[in-house]
Amino acid sequence: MTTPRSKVPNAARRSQSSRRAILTAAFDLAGELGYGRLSIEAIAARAGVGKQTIYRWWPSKGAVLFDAFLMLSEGPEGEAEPAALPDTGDLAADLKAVLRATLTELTDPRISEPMRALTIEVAGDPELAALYAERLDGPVREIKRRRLRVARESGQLSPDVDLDVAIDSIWGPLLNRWLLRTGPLTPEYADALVDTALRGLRPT
Amino acid sequence: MTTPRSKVPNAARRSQSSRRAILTAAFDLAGELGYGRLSIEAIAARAGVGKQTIYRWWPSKGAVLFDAFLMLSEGPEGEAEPAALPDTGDLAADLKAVLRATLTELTDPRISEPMRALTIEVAGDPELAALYAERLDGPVREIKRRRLRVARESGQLSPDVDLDVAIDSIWGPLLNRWLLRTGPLTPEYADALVDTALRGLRPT
Amino acid sequence: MTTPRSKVPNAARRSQSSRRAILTAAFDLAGELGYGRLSIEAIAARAGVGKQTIYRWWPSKGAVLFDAFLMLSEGPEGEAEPAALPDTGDLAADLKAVLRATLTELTDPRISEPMRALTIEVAGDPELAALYAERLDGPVREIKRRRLRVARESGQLSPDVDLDVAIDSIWGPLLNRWLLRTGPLTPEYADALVDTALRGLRPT
Amino acid sequence: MTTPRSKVPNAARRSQSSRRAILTAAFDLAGELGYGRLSIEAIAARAGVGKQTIYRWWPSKGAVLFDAFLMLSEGPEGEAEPAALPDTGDLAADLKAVLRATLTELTDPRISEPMRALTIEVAGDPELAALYAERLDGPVREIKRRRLRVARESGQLSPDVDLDVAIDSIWGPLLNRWLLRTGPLTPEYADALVDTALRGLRPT
DNA sequence: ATTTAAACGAGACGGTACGTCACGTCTTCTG
DNA sequence: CAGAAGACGTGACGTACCGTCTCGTTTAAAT
Repeated sequence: MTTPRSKVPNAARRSQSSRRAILTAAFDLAGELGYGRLSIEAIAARAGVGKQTIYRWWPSKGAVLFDAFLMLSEGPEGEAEPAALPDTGDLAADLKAVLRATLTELTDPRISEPMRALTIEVAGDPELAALYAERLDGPVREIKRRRLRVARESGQLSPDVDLDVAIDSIWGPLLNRWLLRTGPLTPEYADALVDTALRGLRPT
Repeated sequence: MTTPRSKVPNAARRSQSSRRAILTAAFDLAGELGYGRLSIEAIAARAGVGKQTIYRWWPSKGAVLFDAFLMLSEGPEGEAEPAALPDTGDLAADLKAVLRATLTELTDPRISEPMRALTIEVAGDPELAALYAERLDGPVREIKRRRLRVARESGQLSPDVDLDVAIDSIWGPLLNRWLLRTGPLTPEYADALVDTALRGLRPT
Repeated sequence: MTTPRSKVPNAARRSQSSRRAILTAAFDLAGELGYGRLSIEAIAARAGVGKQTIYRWWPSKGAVLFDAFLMLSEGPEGEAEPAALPDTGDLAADLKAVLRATLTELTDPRISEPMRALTIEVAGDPELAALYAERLDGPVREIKRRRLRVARESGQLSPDVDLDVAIDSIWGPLLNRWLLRTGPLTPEYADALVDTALRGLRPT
Repeated sequence: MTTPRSKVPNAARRSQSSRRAILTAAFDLAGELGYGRLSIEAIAARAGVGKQTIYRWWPSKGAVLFDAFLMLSEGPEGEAEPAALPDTGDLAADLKAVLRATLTELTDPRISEPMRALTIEVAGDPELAALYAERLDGPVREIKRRRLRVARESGQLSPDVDLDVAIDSIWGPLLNRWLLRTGPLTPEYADALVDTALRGLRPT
């Protein structure tokens, strides 16, 4: 049984080429112009699309950006994500590798600027934040949780560790320093964060 | 010898009453309207001030907000800051008290909304970020550093702890969760962060 | 074959109701406020229209006023103009009637103030002056020319009279006195101008 | 007995150098920028004068321009005006010479643009118009009147000619065509106006 | 010659209007 | 009927001037 709504566009007729053009344009423009100068008008123009086509399918500029990241995270061909953090048995080494990779992305403006734009939108829009928590942060966090749970079960982490506290302790400082530019993003910094956090989380 | 510049307004003639009215209006409006709806037009109207008076003295909306926080942090009467974190000898207890207090502020929209607005502006504007790092985050960070240095010297922290890494490890996760709303802000969360971080930072 | 331009708005989509509201508001406000206080902001507000809708279709405040007069001169229903000056055979009487009627208009602030505003704009803007000469003054002048040509052919005016000099000689003094308020506008003045000019233009 | 007023500045202390600088700047800027771009701000800057010095002594921008012309018409050294129109006994020739000279001025932008600016201000400001009629147009008109009165008394003009109607008939068309740019300003045009008007004014 | 009150230059101020940009809605036409 | 195109009402932007109002600083008359 379907629940018919008014004003809901028929998703079946949706143009996939327009959708992709919009998301690509949004991502690229965010990288080129930065958060402040990104406008729906510009996205529509770059994508060769009517503005209404954007407003029909997304509630806000941030939602477009959000979907652009979602598309990327699922891969251009719809393939699934890496699905898991590396697990060599050496938790510290694995996490350092992941954080250093993240740090590389956060240092490349082509990736970091769109990410910053999205982050700002999420920070300023509770509804988008909920979506973000569910669809973008959630899956990534689950992957991290999985890796840490393995480590906890193998005794590398204290059995009473709260996995979300653990995740925040490892990634939170990095994201905060990146977003607010309160310090340099060096590999050593990433390593130090991992070392500190893991020492705090391991069994006594 | 000073280097004279052109077009620099004469700060000696600046109206202090207008300045205060603008900063107060900016802070209050940020709290009432949220980041998205805060406009220079509205600040000028609320402050009973011409727009040019804002543009004469501040380069951006974020800079106004920044000064509003600066004014508050220096106290309305120009008095100095609290100057130091509590030091009862029990580092964990002291930090938990501080983080719980911060958490209370971050939970009160009258404080947290302007702070969110400022944070978003800082995140989107590198120049403002530099100012923020120097004038707002800097002094606060120095106070934190001071407390942690005492703890390090008294052997509560490992002697090779980098104080900035320590500060990020303690406060970073909290600020990140607050800004992106990726989880609830509870006293227990604050305590867990302090415990985890301190365990990671203490001598082996 | 038309030569396509960039940034030219699509006239086919133009809102006729907005156009009419703008022109009416401009004319009325010019009459109520006088030239000095007439602003595009006020016209837009009175017309219930966005400022951009004015800027999209008119290059200047004077051009709006100009179109307002054009609309009036063509009649609200698009009908053609009066088409001809009266011709009773008595040229002097006909011209005196016309000049007295003009004088009545120039004495009524509801008509004369918008006209003054338009005249000032025309005086200050060569581009607008060209438009004025072609579209407003031109047709009226042609009507006057027609009446005077008939008079010339019937021997009431000298055969070598330049019709434009004749028109200027009859109407020029009146418009100049009106615009600069250098003297009273009385029916006797109008009659004297006609008598003087016709005496100067009749065959010797 | 003097009538003391409040707020009336002491003219005795007035700086003549500032006055001259202001009037010169106003005239020159009107010639350089045209009516539309002339601002009191720019006059003050060009004259090296505080804005208040302008507002202290003149009620409006038009009044400054007015005084600039007054200063010029009285000569830089305070000498009186030419005082009289030429009188060779040949009225038509004299008037044609005068009108051709006027036409030369109206064709030179350095003179005509400030004159246009003043005329526009006069047209838009009844108070200034009264001042203009009394102090600028008045004396000039009296000179013209004088020349025409002589002609009337010598029988070159009809005894019942109204001198103001005569003046308007001769100069009005020229000024109107100049101000509204409704036709070319040629010497032939000036001659034709004089011929037509004088034919209309001579005894029957 | 010194005092002193004004006019002065400078320019910050509360405003108004400018002309532009982007918003989100809407309407029209095309594929 | 989704989409492209883009005009519309709205509102904020950042700028230019308005006319008023202090500020010191000349400067010329009255001491």
